[in-house]
Amino acid sequence: MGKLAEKKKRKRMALLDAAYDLFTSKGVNETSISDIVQGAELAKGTFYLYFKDKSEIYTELVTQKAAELFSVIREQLPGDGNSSLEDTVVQLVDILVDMLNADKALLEFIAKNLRWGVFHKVMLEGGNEVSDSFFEWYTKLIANSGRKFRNHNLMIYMIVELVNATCYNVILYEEPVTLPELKEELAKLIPVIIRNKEVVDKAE
Amino acid sequence: MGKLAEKKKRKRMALLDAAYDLFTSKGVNETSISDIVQGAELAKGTFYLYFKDKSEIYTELVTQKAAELFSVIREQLPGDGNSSLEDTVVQLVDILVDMLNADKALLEFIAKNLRWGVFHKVMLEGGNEVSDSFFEWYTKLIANSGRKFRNHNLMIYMIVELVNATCYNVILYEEPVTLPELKEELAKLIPVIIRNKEVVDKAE
Amino acid sequence: MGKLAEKKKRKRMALLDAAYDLFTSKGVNETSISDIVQGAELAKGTFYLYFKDKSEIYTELVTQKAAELFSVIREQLPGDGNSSLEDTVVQLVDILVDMLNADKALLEFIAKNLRWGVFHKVMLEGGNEVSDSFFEWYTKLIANSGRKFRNHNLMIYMIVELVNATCYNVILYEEPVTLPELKEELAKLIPVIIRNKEVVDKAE
Amino acid sequence: MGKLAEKKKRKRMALLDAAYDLFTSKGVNETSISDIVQGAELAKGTFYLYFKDKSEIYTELVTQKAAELFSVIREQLPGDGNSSLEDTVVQLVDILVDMLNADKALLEFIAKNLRWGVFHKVMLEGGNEVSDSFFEWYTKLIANSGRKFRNHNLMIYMIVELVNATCYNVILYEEPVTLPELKEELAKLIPVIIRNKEVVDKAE
DNA sequence: CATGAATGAGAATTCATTCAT
DNA sequence: AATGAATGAATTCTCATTCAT
Repeated sequence: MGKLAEKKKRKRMALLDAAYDLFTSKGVNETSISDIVQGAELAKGTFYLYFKDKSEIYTELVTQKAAELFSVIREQLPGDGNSSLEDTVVQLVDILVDMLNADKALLEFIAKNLRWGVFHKVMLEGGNEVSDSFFEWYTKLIANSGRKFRNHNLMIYMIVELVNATCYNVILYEEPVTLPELKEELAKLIPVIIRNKEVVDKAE
Repeated sequence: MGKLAEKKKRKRMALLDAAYDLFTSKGVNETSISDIVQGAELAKGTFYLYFKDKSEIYTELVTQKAAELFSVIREQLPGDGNSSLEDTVVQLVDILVDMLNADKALLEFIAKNLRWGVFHKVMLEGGNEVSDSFFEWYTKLIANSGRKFRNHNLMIYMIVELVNATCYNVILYEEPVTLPELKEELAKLIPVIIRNKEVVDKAE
Repeated sequence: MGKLAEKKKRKRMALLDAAYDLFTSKGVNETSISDIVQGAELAKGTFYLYFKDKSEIYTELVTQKAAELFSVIREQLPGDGNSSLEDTVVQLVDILVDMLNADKALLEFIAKNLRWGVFHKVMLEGGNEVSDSFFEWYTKLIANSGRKFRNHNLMIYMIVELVNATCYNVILYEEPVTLPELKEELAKLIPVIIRNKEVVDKAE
Repeated sequence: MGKLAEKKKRKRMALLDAAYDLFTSKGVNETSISDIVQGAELAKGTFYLYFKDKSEIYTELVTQKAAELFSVIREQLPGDGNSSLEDTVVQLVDILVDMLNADKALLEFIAKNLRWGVFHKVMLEGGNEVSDSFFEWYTKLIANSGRKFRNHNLMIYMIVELVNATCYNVILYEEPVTLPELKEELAKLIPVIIRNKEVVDKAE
């Protein structure tokens, strides 16, 4: 709350913003520290007061952007307990894909970099408020469904990777199909993935 | 057959080999032209006799390695007409995953770069013997099944991206599941993807 | 006045000086940026802090040296209003030729590069103090003569090019005549050029 | 006349032609040996069978082109003995300027490089048929005029340099005057230069 | 004679990082 | 804390020249 602390935060943000703009427009490798500080309208040396090197600001950005994305998605998801687990996940994916379609720079940035390793770290391991609450939300979602699943992680892993991997080309190049076609396909596959993992009571 | 032509081919190969080793061990961006020619034991200028720049040798490598991979897979696939389409594709994926598991450098190289755009270009558009014959093989496979499908491309797209995206972490880090578990999951999902696209006779 | 600003000026000067020495001794094309920074005892990268490339430092040098030259000449010219226009210009040329004779590196540098385009830019278009005052001086000179001329520019153009073109070989190789002989010839021709352009009153 | 000798001559010519095209279009420094042999459709090594290096082919070209130019001019000059020396030289300059105006690549090449040193060498010292006959022609011209001159060389030197120096900018940029205006001016000055050098009999 | 593959020195330029102010 | 001038290693790419075929 101190003026100085706030000033520092603003500079940090300026650096992150400038870096994101440059990373998404020119590419990470083509962006130099010089470019970033210039974009942030700060002096070159100042960069090193906030980040160790380019990879540090990069990692922070991937994490931050992914967290932001899922935070927005959760807000948009209807929280009523009426939908089935399958419907909820399909809806989530629908919102996600629409958001990426609306912000192609974000798609490019996320899709290229959000391998499972990062996703896992951000979303499931927690460590910051956003991801902690995502993890909680996800756990509750499964619990509330009243159903049992083997290997939660594989379930979400397959879904995340499938969505991430398939929407990239479709959104950017409409290749090999259009986005509505892909969504339809995903809406069919996701329930299968979920049901595959369900532990069915023998009594049934 | 000329001695000179053979010498040239050998140098070209030396450059490609050196580049592949470096790309997979240090990463593409961390590899300089100097590194490559040093690895190939050639003079710096010689590189430019064979390739325009790093991106050219890189693209050629991705294409070549992908082509090699699929060429080997087809050889290993039993050609008997007894398996169903689903079984054949599942088998193919099985062999592919095993190969990537056995050659992690190749996995790293392929998985990072074999987005649909490249795959499509190499495998479906043809232009070189390997991909031409893969395309033929794939067309024949569908024809021989005696079944009809909407949107071949979406079918193979989903499968390729799903396999590519999911096996990366599993093979490299055994995360979030082991490879056998992933294979099992894929063996369940792939038939669903295929059947999703099948056009069923109304008579049925 | 700041220490830093002064330091920067000194480095800039060091680069210009080193470049001039090298350009005049080895030739422009044979001089590399490496040579220049080495001569200035600076690091290679420092060059690019002050100049975009070799052509920029080169252009600046031509401009600067030409401006310096004319600045010195004007100081040496007697400012009394007693000489005729012809005498003043002949005197100017005399001083100019003597200066070039005394500094052959300068002659070589100027003569090769001071085509009309550059001369015009430096001396007549202005943009820096030196050239502004030269232009003023030249305008005043004509005005004070009380005479009228068609096409000032052609007049000075012919004189500049004639002097520049003829003194090069004479000074450097004493070919095809000696310098005093050339001066005598110029002293005869210049008044003719001037009178050629004069507008004579019909009343005469 | 041998087939082989002729073949060699043709290759030599191809190199000279290619070099001239490149020198005038891209500039001498920007032209590499590679460019030249490529233009001549010969192998790289072949260049060195005909010329030591770039400067050798360059010098030969300047000489050759200047000789060609003057050879054409002499053909176009009316050989009748009726014109005065002044008129003949003015006419010569007129033809020369028109030729350079018609072939700007030639102007650029000649004007940039034909300092007195080269002109003298080509035109007055002789060494090849063309220049020998130019020298003869020039000597005869003066002899036939029946007049006597001090310092032939200074006379032609002043004229050559004046014309060369002044027509460059005028032809290429119409600056600072148009070509007809320059020609008019030269037609006035040249006779003055000639008469300046004439030795007048006291008896007259 | 002619070729053109190979060489490797050297040129221009960039950039992460340091450090005096 | 912040600045930005300075550094020099590293990179890409060019090119004259050689020499085996």
